[in-house]
Amino acid sequence: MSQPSVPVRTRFAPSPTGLLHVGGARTALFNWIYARKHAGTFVLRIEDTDHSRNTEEAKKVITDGLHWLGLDWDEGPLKGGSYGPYYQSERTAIYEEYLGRLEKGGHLYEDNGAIRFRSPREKVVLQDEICGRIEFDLTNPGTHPDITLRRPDGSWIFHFVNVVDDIEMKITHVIRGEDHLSNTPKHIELYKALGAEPPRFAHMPLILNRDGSKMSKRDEGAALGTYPEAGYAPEAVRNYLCLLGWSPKDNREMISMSDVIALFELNQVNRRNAAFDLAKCFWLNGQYLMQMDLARYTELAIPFLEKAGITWPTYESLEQVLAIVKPKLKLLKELPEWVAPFFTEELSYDEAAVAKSLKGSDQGATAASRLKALSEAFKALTTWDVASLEAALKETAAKLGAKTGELVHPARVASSGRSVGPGLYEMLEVLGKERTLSRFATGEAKALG
RNA sequence: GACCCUAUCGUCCAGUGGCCUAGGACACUCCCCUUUCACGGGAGUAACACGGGUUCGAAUCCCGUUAGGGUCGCCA
Repeated sequence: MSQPSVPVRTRFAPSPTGLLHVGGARTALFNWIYARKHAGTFVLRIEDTDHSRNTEEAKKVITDGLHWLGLDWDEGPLKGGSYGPYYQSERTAIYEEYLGRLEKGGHLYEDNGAIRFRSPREKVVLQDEICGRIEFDLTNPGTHPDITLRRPDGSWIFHFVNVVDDIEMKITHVIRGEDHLSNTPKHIELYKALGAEPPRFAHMPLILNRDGSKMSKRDEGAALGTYPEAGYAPEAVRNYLCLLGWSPKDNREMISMSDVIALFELNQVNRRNAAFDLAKCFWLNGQYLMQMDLARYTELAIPFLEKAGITWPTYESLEQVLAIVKPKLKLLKELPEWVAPFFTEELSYDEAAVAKSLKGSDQGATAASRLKALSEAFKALTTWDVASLEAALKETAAKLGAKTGELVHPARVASSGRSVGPGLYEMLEVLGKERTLSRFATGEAKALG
């Protein structure tokens, strides 16, 4: 790895549109990774030159999204820094000054009240960190018109303020989407006219839909804000995003951020557009959830349970339940229905499950008698744990000449109201003897009724 | 239309001239495990866009075609 001699400074410069696109999130992620790798600085700058709508809320979408992904910025909104302000709307004086410089250099002219930059009309060579060497021929004004810097009403155009801010904020590496690739030679002309050394550029491929079409805001998975509420763990989404256009090259799918930071190189980033595959993100989420330590899992779970109105007596009791439920689901959103049976006295029964496992088609009496036998066996237990529950159930099954499953299914439905759930013995252990027996009694009545 | 980028299984990646009858993962199908649902294990379907070169040898290099994407705003 070649260590840059100047301290690395990268930036993420979104405009507050009201949502953070996954493509933008990945751009932020790669900028963050690169800065962390080189012990550099990651700057967040809000490009709000042209927005009148709900900006506070829209800015919050960005900062919330980055926070959620764990991408902490070193300078920017809510944080400050010595190159601020970090909102373009507050940097007018700086832009005026830079415009003055261009004016003095004779680079500007007025066009119907707007201010334009007179291109030097040369060939511009870009040595892109990802795309390699690209030569642009800007000699023809017909195909490459002069860019506008400022509108007649005094507001600023993206190309100009973007370049000025990158100069002012001493950005060394501009890592952004490939949609800016064709704009880059114009930006380079601006740097030169301002007597500034252009930064290194790295243009990342875009993220498209599965069918190759452009991913618009409304496509599933496009807005980062939908992930937290759907029950994705930020570490899983972050991991998935790393794998979109980059690879650790050893066939790993799950990779820690510290490993990504250690292995990441800009010139290893793919040049090909990537299609977004929510199914893989979903799978990765399941992997993360399964392997996550209980404390972290509980932390992520609590908001979902609170939102569903579920309450629990103690943190320990909650952890007990989450521990047996944790290996089962892939989306935190599903948690309430799995957890509810443990923290409610009024069980809601799944009718289909009751019909199938308790009433059966013509074996209602059988299910009831089995539950009764099981209740008696359990009542006699002096220790209430997975091992003794399993032993007692199997013993009872043998006595009745029934298959294990023929006791398990009624027991499951009677104790939880559902046909799916954690392992039966784990579930009963956590439920406790008293509640188990009373639910069995209710189950018996239901089977007969 | 002009300019720019790209082109390996349906999808994400590996592959940087011989180790490739192309590897991993997701998804899908089947089997095993199993008290449900998951997990896990095993097997399978499935790709170098096409055409020319270069080379003893090409998925890998070059050219062309085709296809996809991007840019060409007084949007960012």
